[in-house]
Amino acid sequence: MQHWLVKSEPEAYSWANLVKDGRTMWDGVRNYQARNNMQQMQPGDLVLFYHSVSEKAIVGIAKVDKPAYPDPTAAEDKGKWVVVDLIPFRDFKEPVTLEQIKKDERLQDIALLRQSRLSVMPLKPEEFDILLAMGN
DNA sequence: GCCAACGTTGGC
DNA sequence: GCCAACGTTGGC
Repeated sequence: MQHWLVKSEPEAYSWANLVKDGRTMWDGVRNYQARNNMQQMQPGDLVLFYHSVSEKAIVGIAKVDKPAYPDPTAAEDKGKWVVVDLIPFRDFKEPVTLEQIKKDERLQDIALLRQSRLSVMPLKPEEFDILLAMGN
């Protein structure tokens, strides 16, 4: 099983929205690196849910429920972009802030810090475990 | 609100 | 194929 982190501006689509919806199609990704990551996702993979811009914190854990399939919202270039289906798995008891992540020397290599614009990124199992422990 | 980083587009 | 211009993301 692989581990991931996705970013969303809470004003656009928040963790609370996902909890309420029970499932969402993670659409609209238009970046090749992010897409390539989504294509690697398998059902059951756990995905940390990060609120960017206004909150800058990881707030919950989602689970991949359906592997990559063509993005129906891609008007042009049909078949070029993909989505996955995500379902909420559980809340973080405490949000893990970007500030906390920056302070932890074990987390200096994660793409969230090194590549601030990437919206879908892999996490090493140990990084995932560290973040999980910080949020609970 | 500003700006750095980065990706894309289009003229040459 | 290069690079300037432009648009977007996201931290500060």
